[in-house]
Amino acid sequence: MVLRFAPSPTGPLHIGGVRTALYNYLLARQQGGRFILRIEDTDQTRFVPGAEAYIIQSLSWCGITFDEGPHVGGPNGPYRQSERKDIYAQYAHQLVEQGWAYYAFDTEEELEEMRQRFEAAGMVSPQYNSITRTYMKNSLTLPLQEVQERLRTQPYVIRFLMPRGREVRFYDEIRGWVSFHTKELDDKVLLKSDGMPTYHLANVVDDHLMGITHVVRGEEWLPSTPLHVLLYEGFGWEMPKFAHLPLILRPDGGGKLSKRDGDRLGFPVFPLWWQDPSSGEVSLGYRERGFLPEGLVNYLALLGWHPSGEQEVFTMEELIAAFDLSRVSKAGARFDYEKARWINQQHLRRRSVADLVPQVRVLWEARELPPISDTQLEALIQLARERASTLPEIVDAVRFFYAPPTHPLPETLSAKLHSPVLALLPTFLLELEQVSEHTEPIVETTLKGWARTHSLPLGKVLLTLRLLLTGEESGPSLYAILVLLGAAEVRRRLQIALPVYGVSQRL
RNA sequence: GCCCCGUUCGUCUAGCCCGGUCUAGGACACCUCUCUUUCAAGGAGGAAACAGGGGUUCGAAUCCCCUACGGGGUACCA
Repeated sequence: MVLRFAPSPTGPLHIGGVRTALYNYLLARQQGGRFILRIEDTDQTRFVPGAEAYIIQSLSWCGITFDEGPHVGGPNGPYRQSERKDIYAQYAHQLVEQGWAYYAFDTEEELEEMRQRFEAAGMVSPQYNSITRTYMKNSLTLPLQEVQERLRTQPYVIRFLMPRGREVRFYDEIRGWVSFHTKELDDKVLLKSDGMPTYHLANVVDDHLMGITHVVRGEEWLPSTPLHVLLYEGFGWEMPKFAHLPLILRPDGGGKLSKRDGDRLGFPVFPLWWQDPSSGEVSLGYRERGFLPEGLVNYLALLGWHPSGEQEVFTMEELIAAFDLSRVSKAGARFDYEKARWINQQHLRRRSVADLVPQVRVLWEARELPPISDTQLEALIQLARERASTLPEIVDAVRFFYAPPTHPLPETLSAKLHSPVLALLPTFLLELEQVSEHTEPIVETTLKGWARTHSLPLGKVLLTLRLLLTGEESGPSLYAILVLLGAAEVRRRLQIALPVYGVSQRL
């Protein structure tokens, strides 16, 4: 089994592309096959510098690796279509010789004129086909001598000669039998006037030359598959199996997911950070938004595919074992960021705390928070992880640690302070400082004991203390907060806070 | 317009190929209760769908047809 992922380097790879690559990868690894990266850069006008490197880095971050490709080499190279130009020209001419294609000399203006003429005559979207081609300048209509003259002196394209009156049937591994009639198809350009092939030619030639056995690609290719089938026939090559994946749709409204939807709805559509080279505009990716690669991969795997059981959280290894093309859905799938977050949360919990330390540290330092030891960071992560779906949320959840509140608190919060607790708090501080060992159980016992001796309701005690220390009314366990802050810091914060609320007793 | 593909809870989907076991299952989100100092997390429960219409059949979410709706394609873009 040989599979490939064949993106075009016209910009950053978006998550739809990541999913296509993932499904191909899963299949290749499951079957012990090979996985090839091929860069389809045949449109020179749309080339975006950096896009190829971005694609490789993104997939690598996701854990998707290739056996062959421009970055790793291999026996079937080169892996950039722009470097294979001569190969395609040779095959295109072969098709002409065998009567499957022809030369066309029409200029852009002539093409446009033809379209307008036929539109005026009532055709909705005129194509270059068995009817219109007879009115155009090509090797089918021009005398042989003129054709040879033009071939020598002017630019030309090679068009596929769409046969008449045929039904093209092919089996799609996801959709079953699909058929098209050739009368609906046009004479697609195979070789452009700049000598580069179009997608259709390059794709078929490369898939054959590279020994691709399964073509797994997006549904947008379904309508051009009959052309590809005919090309295989023209060349006399064995066809690969085809599987067309459902598209990823926008969370609301209609159409497929686009970068704009992400910007508008507040979620990333790219795996990694990307800066548009022409506009300079920066887009954050899933990595920057604090997703774990296995979280993104797991969610994407589930968008359009469903395992036979009810398991939803998968590692890459498990996905490789469970994936099955026949269980891929036919209908487009709406993107759901909430579910992606949930899946990521599941993976966040499966990681060991020690594993997360370096990643959280990066965020910690990026926010220019005070220096912190690994041990302390581990304790904070332990505490925050349960209430976070992404990495940055871990840092957010321990604000109390690095961002002392400013007093007085906003009215809505200060109203919740309990005066009797306020007044007696200095005595608790003394008790806390007497504690032999600062661990959660001991601190908890101390605080509860203190509340009992002073007949203070525990709920009020905890809320008041939490508000004074953190400025928030909810968050991690207050006992854990007390331990992490340490008696000295608790004293410091209370010394600042208490006087503000009228407790003047010296501390 | 035309061609192709599709259509089960708000969303991702199971079930459909091989009609009865489907009073349609799971998950996210939502609601309620529970645990808890709080917020999460956890536990328990709830609300929520076979697009519509015709067939075929003793029986249809499952098979057939039509309609509607959605998506894709219709470039010297991929």
